[in-house]
Amino acid sequence: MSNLELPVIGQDDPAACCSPMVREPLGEEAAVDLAKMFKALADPVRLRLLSLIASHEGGEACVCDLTGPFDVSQPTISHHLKVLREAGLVGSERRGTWVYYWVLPAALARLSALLQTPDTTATVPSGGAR
Amino acid sequence: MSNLELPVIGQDDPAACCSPMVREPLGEEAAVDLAKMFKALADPVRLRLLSLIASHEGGEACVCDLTGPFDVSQPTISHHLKVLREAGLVGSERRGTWVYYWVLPAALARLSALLQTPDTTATVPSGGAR
DNA sequence: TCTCCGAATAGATGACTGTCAACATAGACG
DNA sequence: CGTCTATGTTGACAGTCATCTATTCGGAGA
Repeated sequence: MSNLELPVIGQDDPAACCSPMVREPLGEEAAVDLAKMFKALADPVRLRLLSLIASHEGGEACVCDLTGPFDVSQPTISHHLKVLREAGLVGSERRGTWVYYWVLPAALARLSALLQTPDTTATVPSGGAR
Repeated sequence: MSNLELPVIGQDDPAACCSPMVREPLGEEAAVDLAKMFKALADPVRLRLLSLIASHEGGEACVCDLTGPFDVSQPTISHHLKVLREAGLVGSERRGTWVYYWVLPAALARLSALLQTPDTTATVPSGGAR
């Protein structure tokens, strides 16, 4: 019957989070949800923040470590961290004077799996350039 | 004449494009470049468009196949396709009356690799200790 | 308690984005 | 050649975003 094979992914199916988008069309709700996460990544400062946090010693970094490498003000960094946090990409905790941030690997893994192509490991951009 | 036909992305370091961001901090230029691609993905309509194209029979789809499932007008679809094309995520070609779009797997693979976490792939060779 | 410092919030502003209606263009078919 | 259909482009408008300055909050230490 109709509930057998849904042509869309999304909904409450746990597999919805991990199936590559090249396999089957994305559902509307899933697309809205995923777009929020990609939107959080769609800023150079946030991308660098995320990689700075992830690659920092111990897998976490305090804000004081993050404001230095950027040309923007501290409130702006704080704002970007809030965006990353609300997108579910990082976690944070206050420990005494400083606030520490760390990456939530599951969220990155979900997006990574979504973008995976069947021939990721076999395909090289050859001649396709037009 | 450019003998080297490698589509260089970002810097001259080939590893800059494919190394997971959790390994080492992203450079500023690479972050700007990558943010453009994520920005192209940061819209529900474009995400669904991409998955529709990728999962379509033959790996490509004409615009006439893409305007149906959405509530937005055809010019808006055309606009989103242009964004995806300029981000280097899809290619397009006119064949008679219709224009066909297809996904460029290398671009998706690049982003997928960037988001990969050590936990995601249990195939971390030896560099786990940090 | 008072003061200092790290971090978050509030409000404002300029820039960008998504969307549509209207128009332009490219090819097919009589 | 003329017309119809399928796409792309332009211009305009509303909404959102990134960034700043000024202020507030939370904890540490004298």
